[in-house]
Amino acid sequence: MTRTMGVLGGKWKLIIISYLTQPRRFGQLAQRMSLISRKVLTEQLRELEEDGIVRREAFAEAPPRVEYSLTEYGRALLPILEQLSAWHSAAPATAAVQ
Amino acid sequence: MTRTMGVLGGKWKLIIISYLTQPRRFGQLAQRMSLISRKVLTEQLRELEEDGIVRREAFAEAPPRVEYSLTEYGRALLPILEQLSAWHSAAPATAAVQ
DNA sequence: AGGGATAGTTACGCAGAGGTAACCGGTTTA
DNA sequence: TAAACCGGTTACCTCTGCGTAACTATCCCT
Repeated sequence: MTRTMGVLGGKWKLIIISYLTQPRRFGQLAQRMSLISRKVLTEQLRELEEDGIVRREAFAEAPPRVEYSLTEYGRALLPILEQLSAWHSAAPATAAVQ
Repeated sequence: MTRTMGVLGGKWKLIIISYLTQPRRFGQLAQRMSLISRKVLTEQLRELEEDGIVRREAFAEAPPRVEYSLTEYGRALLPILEQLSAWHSAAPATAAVQ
């Protein structure tokens, strides 16, 4: 568990992953997650890539195009994240009020 | 997803929850998670309590006894955490090498 | 009377996570 | 010729998460 948190620890990582249900360009990600700065978005994507969760594909075009997608391993996280979301939206009233 | 991260964001919270498969006293938790300071442990437990995930029961004894346990809502997280652990231990070789 | 056990709280300080703003390089478009 | 597009990178600064250490209250035991 502690190690799992090491890989998914950044407060943005699970959010980034949940946006990668399909391949997306860097600009698309930055636009949809306007709360995260470009710098941090780049950093987290690099780390996810190192951990084998995300695949980065750069096309030698102009203007540049870079697509991010989930690896097999990363895709395996999606159903778990859905369960997490479902869990959270099922919060009992006493907690939801807070 | 963003909100879910708000609730489970602290890097210790999921770890704390995974230790609460059964009711535990504060001292037990502090002992098992020696890497987390007592101060932060208290803070995170309070937040988990506010979010309806953890129940805190203080006994009017001396020396004081306080037991923490998961609510129904919190207990529903356990199977999901197990899946997360399983996912991580199934990391492909390319990622595991890093 | 003094010490130990439990479950904290408080004050203080630091490191690192994250934000902001400016800049870059190659190519197309006006 | 200049500007726009895209995907960054870099320097700098701020803020917050977390750690350490000291302190507290209550009761029991010696």
